Amino acid sequence: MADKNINIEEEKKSLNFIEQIIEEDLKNGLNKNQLRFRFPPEPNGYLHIGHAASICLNFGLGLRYDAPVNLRFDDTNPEKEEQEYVDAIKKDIEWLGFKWDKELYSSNYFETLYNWAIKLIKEGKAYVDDQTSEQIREQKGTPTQAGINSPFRDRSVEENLELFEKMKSGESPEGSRVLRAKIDMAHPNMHMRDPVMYRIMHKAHHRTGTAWKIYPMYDWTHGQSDYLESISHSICTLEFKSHRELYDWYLDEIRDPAKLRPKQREFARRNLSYTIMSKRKLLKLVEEKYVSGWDDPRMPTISGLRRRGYTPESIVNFSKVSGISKRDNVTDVALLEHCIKDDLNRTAPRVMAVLNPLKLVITNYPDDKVEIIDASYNDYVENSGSRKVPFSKEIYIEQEDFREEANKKFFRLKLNGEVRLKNAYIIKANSVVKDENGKVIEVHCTYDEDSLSGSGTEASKRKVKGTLHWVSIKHAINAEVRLYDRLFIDEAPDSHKDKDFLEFINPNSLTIIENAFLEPSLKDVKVGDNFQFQRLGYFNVDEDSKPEHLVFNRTVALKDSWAKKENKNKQSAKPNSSITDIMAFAGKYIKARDEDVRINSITNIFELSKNVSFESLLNLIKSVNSNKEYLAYLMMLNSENIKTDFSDKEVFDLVDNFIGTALKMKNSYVRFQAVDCVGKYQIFKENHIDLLKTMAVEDKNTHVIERLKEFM
RNA sequence: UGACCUAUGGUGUAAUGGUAACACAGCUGGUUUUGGUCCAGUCGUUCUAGGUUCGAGUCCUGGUAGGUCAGCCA
Repeated sequence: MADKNINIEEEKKSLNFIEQIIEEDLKNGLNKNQLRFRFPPEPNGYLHIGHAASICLNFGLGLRYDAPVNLRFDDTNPEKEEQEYVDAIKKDIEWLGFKWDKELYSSNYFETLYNWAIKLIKEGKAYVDDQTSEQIREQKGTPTQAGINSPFRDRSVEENLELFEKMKSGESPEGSRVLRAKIDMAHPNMHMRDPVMYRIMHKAHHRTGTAWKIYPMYDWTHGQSDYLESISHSICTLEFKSHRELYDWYLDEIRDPAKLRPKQREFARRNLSYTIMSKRKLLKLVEEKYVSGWDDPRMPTISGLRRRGYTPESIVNFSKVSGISKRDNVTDVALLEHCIKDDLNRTAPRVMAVLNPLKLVITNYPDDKVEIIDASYNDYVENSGSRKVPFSKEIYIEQEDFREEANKKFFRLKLNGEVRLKNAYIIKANSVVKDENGKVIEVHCTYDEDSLSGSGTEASKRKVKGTLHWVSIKHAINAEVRLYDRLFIDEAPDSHKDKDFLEFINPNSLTIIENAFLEPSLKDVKVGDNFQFQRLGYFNVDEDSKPEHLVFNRTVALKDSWAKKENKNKQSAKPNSSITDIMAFAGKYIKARDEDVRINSITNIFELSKNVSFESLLNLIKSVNSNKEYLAYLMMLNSENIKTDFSDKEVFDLVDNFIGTALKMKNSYVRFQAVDCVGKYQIFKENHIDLLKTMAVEDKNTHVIERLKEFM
């Protein structure tokens, strides 16, 4: 009984803030069958993992409340929109497993929108403006400054009607006029300063052809489309928050009060670490051939993830565990990777493949003998089936799995050491054959004949610490294997105001292994099939794959505690593990609101600087790119514990440039440390003297000003 | 010098005025014919200062930090 209560309690999952709004509306009299949602992509690019958040939210709401969800293409700009994208978007949504109620297009409503525009003109609430876009921009003012009225603002209704007709008929050239709503040029919300409703474009539209010479703007289209479709909740991302006032204004002008009034609500777009989400930037990666296409397995697009081997379930689950909110976020890509590993761990068959082969000869195994071993696809899942794996005298193992000498932490094969071959025998390494460079090219072993896996003998039950995967050389089949790493080396490549995201491209994001060796059971795989290559990772069959030339993508590697441990040992051999700690303290410093925490952080950083050489600091400065890094490196320069030497011109320029940028940073702690640095090393004063003088008067931060006064 | 939005572990989200919770990542151990999986343990003054209240992560005020807004893009 108690257990049951706990279960019920667990079922009662907490609501996200959108669901709370809906529950509130329901409580206030909205009928449940009035609920209706929409997903409104613009067909000018491919869907990415950020869109998946919106898709899962909207379609998830539809599922939760048993309400219809429309797929509406927001196609009001014929310049950038294409059928190719419409098709790709539909495919992605279907692949994710969602079903839309109606497939609709904003362009379906062009006629209605036009008639409503006429109505607004007749009511004196819209006017034709003959000015250029530059003139309109100048009159618009700024966020802190009111705009001024257009000289065409008070044209007569008749004149407006006549000119709008000329716009529509094609008589007015492109860009010569626009239709604007007459609201308020002094409105604090920029979107309310007489927004453009229609522009002239003599372009063919992918749906309406050349029927229209004028096209409505987003704001004049979106809310009206929601209204026409009786959408109850129109959910979009946060940057549209300030559009909401206009959304509501337009709605009030055209709506029948008896009908449902759609409600726009906004949530924060989802960012993923080590990648970008901007459609424009993704397009650039495609067009400039940094990747092979929108579906390159390194792309954060749905099609890229699909090709990489991600399952729809894993992506939907990722959206679920990520949740939604209204704050800026960068979700760790490790969470996405966890979701696909979690799914594939349960479903992917385990097989053996050797990527970097090392020949291993079992000297006491008969030359021509072949044993066919029945190997389970998954030792830990019942009824997962099995396949036949041939075993013979000569096999390949992974180069990494053998060392001539190693300490006892190395569980793999070493000379005179024993290891289990997965599903087969226990072997012992006796000798090696080397090439002229001294590289091991062959390992000679003996096997324990009684130790065959699953044979039930005492010998087969012996515990040996390591187990290796392998393939029989004469039975192996070849394949190309593509290993992917993150596309960017920075956690948030497009968050740096002064640096282009392309600077952070990872030059080693793709490694191709032309000739990997697979067990023969993989001969007849189909495109898209997922496998675990035992001990290596999850792989799927790429669409480039053909029966005579198999191609696999590594979806994600298995967690590798051994590699991690080894790397750590290597790192700690160097004194520079202090850098990691310094970065942590710098992070704390920025986040801290408490002076004690800050003092503590900076004391620690100064102390840790003792372990850092000036050379390694210079290397770090070369690739500085975040507030935290600027702060840390400046503090290290200021610490007295690093022996600096700026006599080399190149070194001077590097640091001078670094300080110059830091002085202009938005973060006041960074500026303060930069100023402090100039105070300490006065040789950097000269190049920035004008800036420093300005800062001494008008810097926002009083500490910065005070410090400047000490030496200026 | 504007308006609006946001602030909870390293990261992402819960807690709907009443014991700060879950997941990921990290770290320590254990199990293991995958150094995988699994299991156990571990990591926080809820940005800050006031106020309201028996009680505040939550409400109010000020501050601080970050974000959004000046396309005839969406």
